[in-house]
Amino acid sequence: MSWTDERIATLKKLWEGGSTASQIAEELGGVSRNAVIGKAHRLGLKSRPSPVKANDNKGEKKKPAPKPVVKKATAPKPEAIKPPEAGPVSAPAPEPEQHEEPSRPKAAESGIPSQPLPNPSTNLPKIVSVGPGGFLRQGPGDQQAPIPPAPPRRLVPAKPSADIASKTSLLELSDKVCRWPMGHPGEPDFHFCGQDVNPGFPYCVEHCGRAFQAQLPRGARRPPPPLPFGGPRVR
DNA sequence: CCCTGATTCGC
DNA sequence: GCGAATCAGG
Repeated sequence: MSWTDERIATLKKLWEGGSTASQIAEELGGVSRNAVIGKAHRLGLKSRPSPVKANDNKGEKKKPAPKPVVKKATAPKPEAIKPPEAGPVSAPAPEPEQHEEPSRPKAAESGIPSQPLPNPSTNLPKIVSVGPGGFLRQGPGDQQAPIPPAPPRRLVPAKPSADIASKTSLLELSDKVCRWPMGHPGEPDFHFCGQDVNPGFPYCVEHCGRAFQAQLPRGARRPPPPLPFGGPRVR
């Protein structure tokens, strides 16, 4: 695969849109995560929260070691022979470690306190009783946070096994129905749009707009596609 | 372990 | 210019 203008545009869009390199690589197809990252850097667009970049030395510290990584089977790697140097006359005695904290009171910090502290404000019992089915009844004013917030970082098969009987399958394609693919090939619910085609085109009116917009002049492109589009493939 | 992005360097 | 290999933090 080569980096065509289209693919580069997609890369930029997704990269700046916050997609991970892996997701972009899958969306583009035919390229690895490394390829995406490498290309992104070559394009100048870098940055973005990197797990290994949080280092920000304010006052000069350490890290003057550039690290001359030389892997590959290029050099036979002579492996320097360590001269015996000075004999074992007087080995520098290891600094005796000073244990600043020889002992630590663990009673108050570990596990369940033997005696519940009578906290006036949060002393309400959390579990009033156990209802049928095993669910825990809660007292008023002790409701838990409604919904677990965090949305999944990676998109998952979202559609377990919906009824695809009504979806347009590959065998049902004809000159009269929109051939726009919905989802990704290989996924259980992969199907085609199936709407009436825009006469003269293989797609319906709506998807003609999607299918041919990429052909518009550079400046005239519209950026509508509501990401995450169909979502990355999940394998 | 998994994930992430950054970097290097042979091609 | 490309990207696998590698590094390194979360």
